[in-house]
Amino acid sequence: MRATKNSKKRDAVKAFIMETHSHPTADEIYSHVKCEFPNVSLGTVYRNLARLEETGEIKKLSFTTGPDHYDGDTSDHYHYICRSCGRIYDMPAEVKDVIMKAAKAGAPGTVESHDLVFYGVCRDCLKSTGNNA
Amino acid sequence: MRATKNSKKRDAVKAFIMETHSHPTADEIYSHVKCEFPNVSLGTVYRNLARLEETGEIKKLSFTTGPDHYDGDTSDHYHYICRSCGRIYDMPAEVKDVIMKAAKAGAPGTVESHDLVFYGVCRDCLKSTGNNA
DNA sequence: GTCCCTGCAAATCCTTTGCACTCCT
DNA sequence: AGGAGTGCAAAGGATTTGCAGGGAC
Repeated sequence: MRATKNSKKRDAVKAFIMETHSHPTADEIYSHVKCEFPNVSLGTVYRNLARLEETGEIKKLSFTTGPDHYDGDTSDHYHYICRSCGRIYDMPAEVKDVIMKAAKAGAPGTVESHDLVFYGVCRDCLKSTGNNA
Repeated sequence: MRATKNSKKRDAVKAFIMETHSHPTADEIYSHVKCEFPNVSLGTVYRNLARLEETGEIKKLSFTTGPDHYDGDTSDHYHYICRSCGRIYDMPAEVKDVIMKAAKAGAPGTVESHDLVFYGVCRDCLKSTGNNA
């Protein structure tokens, strides 16, 4: 395992992901960290995100469209994506037990993790206009 | 809605996705269609994949790494990805009812669809070497 | 003939990487 | 000093797009 030195930039990246619940993209994280460290580079953000994901401190979320998002909440939970506004919401992990049981029955090998993603239109979007932007 | 004309290329793209169970990538589809139509272009494959997905004839699968895959089986089922060999397996949809019930309870809006993806190491890989390629 | 479909190549988007330099220990 | 961290910019992979020509109706 490679030695890890202190890094203000990495701390800033992690701090932002931890404090926000917005599941930011690399670019959003970059913009934010840039306020505190105007000379930070996007490459550094990506490198630190990769490192933080490796160590399990954050989770990377990939969807069918657009860039990856990052989540500082590594506890069991799922995600809901509004296909109108694109916002990502957290969903409780209630179904985890059932899913793992089903996995044991049907999986062609070991199951180490899984992702459950819901797609729909959130109440805010249904309420505000009734149409999809 | 735009009119749709007959297209040999699109038929070939669709036929291949329908007949294979390998969840091919755009590039794999391109390679295959190129056998029958040597002058087909990758852009055309992507355009036709997008069209077929729009009409619901096929499904696009995105994962945390690598290119998108396409699935001709649009029935309810989930996917298992071996993180050793990268193969994608189908998993039965047994848990769908539970998931939809949980979704109704916890979702911040309507739920129109969802994706459940499992990650692990398949038996083939566990068996053959015990290590990850 | 009209409009869709296609080939080609350039462009775009997102992400990774090489290299030289800086900072931490 | 020595190696990890960084900025910058170029490279990279995947996908999309503009445009002109070809094909279906």
